Amino acid sequence: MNDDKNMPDIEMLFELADLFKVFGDSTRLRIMVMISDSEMAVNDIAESLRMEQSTISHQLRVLRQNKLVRVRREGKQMYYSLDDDHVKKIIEMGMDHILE
Amino acid sequence: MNDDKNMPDIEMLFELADLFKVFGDSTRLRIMVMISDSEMAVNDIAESLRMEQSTISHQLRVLRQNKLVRVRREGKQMYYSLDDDHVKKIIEMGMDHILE
DNA sequence: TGAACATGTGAATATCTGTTCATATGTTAG
DNA sequence: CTAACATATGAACAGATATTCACATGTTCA
Repeated sequence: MNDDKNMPDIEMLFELADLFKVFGDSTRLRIMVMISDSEMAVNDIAESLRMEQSTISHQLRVLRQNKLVRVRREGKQMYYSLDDDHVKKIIEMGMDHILE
Repeated sequence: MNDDKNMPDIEMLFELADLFKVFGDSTRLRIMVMISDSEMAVNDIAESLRMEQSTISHQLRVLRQNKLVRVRREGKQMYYSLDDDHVKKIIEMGMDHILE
């Protein structure tokens, strides 16, 4: 009765799941929130979250690969910021659901 | 310089990550999309997705626990539907990001 | 160039998570 | 009550994933 017609391409749903997977980790989420107002360098993020620089770097890569953050080099430091207002909105939507 | 003040409670970010985690699985996402227009019984969902009834049932439990779906009993069958328009909106936001 | 600093990355590991199988629970019809 | 059906659930297993450690890469400055 109800098959896969009239609904988002199945491939797209896999992509979508992958996108949400990125949001589904608290470290990445904390990073995103942290850099949502102003860009930050890797070490500063690590210190703020009291986590290994390496951990942050790994997660920033994931965020980069998913085009959720922008990077800018300034001397030795890499400054990360949110790529998009979409990202903020997705997070806000999620908040709304929790706060209902 | 940048500490945890002025940003969402850290506890809330963990909750939020948990919420997105739920969206971050293609099976659950497919279920949600599938029941977004009209409620469906467990077996019908399983057949549509060509997956074990057990798998669907397990995932429906996750969706229930996160208050993303509603259930209604009719005889032997349990009819599931999306709980909220929030849910749809979160999915749409994600789509937007992918389609940009 | 070389030392000091900032970031990136591969390998290893421990934990988490989705699926399956087998079975339990719950409902209806006879 | 019993058989047949629909759904739920626990245990087990395989695959995915986050973190750490050790080190590589890249940049600045003296």
